[in-house]
Amino acid sequence: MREDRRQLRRNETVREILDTALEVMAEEGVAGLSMAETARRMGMRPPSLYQYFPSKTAIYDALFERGMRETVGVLEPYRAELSRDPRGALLAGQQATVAWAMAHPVLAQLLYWRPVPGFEPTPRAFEPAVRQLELLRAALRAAVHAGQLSPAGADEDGVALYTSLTAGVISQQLANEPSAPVQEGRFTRLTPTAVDMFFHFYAPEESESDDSDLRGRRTPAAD
Amino acid sequence: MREDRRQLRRNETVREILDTALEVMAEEGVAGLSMAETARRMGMRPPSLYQYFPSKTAIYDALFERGMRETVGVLEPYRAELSRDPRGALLAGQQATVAWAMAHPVLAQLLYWRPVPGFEPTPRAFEPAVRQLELLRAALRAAVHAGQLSPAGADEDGVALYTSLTAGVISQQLANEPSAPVQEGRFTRLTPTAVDMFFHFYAPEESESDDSDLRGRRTPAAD
DNA sequence: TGACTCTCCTACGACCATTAGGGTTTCCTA
DNA sequence: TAGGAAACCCTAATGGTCGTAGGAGAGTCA
Repeated sequence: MREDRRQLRRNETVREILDTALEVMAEEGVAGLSMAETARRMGMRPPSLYQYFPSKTAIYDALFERGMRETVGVLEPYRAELSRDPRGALLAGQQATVAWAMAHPVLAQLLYWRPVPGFEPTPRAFEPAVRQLELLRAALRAAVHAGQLSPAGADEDGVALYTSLTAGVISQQLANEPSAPVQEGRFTRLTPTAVDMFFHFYAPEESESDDSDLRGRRTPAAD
Repeated sequence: MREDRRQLRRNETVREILDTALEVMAEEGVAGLSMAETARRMGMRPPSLYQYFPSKTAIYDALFERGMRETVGVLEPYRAELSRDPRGALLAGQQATVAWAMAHPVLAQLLYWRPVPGFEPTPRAFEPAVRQLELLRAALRAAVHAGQLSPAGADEDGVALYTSLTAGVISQQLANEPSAPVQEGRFTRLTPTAVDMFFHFYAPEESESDDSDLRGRRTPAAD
């Protein structure tokens, strides 16, 4: 309990730096982050920031990790649902992910694009992304197990295709209509349709229950 | 024929500036373009560039327009095919687009992402994009007309979903595996699968010809 | 109280985009 | 062929950036 107080204060400052950096990026663009401006808003001189981060890249990395953690955290509530209705859980998770991305466009750009010249996330910052991918794979496998998806839907290609759908919807919305509400966005509102499309394509081989009315109005609790 | 010679030389220089800027961006990242570095590589002093472009943003805009023109031009060869086999033409066009994007990652990032803080394309630079969208819409309508696609596949949502597929595959590949060959890229190699998925989802209502073997090995001349 | 550490500072070097204004080359015209 | 204008490229300077070096003052411990 000796230097807890100092450490506490330090962590507090680190958090404040990241928050302020996010603010700056929200106004100036992701690649427009400025150490000087960040410091200025905190009532500091720019060099003082280097007590907390060795470089601007390190700030990007910390923000990347924070974004990854948040975006994985968003999926947490739907893990329970996985055992009962994997497809429903996947749709809910997808909508939550898209909604989070539109609510945090700066972090989303950092995660889904590669907008900053010198920056590539360190393995440490990337680790949550690996977990997220494993979570998705598990969810798809659960859907296979539940007879909602053909086995091919959970193999490497299926996973890649699913993530492409996610990235595509988010990318298009961010690039073309960044400030539209999720429900109204020309692309984000198609999230349930995209999930339908995926499940329709990877429908199980022999099935007499739900194979004919898939094109219709799915996604009951979507809007 | 008065100032043709001067004008010619001037256009030549403009082209050289854009080419050099592309080189710089390829090395330093899209947002890492530097007027000074560009000038240096041309054996010029930085201020001289302002004889040709009023600002760095103007260079981005010119490159955006060039990229748009190129990416639309890539589709030109497949317009003829549209009347015979719209679906085949769409697939071929999609593969050509993805291949172009991977061959020109810098321009692709400029088109599909929004990596440069102050920059948004002017309407003039954006005009080819409008034409491209109309071309896609026409192609999808042709597929509807040919009985390869349900009408819903060519309406606003269908078009948006299709572009999301394109953007998704390209984004994921650029962000995660930028230097992989198109045929091997974890995402780009799924281009035919993605098109299949789209057509499968928007399959025409009543059809006795090709509805059962869609999941199988489509895309004959793909790899 | 003395020593140590943490935090913030000023000063600096090297880069950047952009503007102002001057000299030289190139080309057209009289 | 000579004059003149336009095009082109330059130097110099402003005000911004990231990042380093090194010093001053405050908080914390023995």
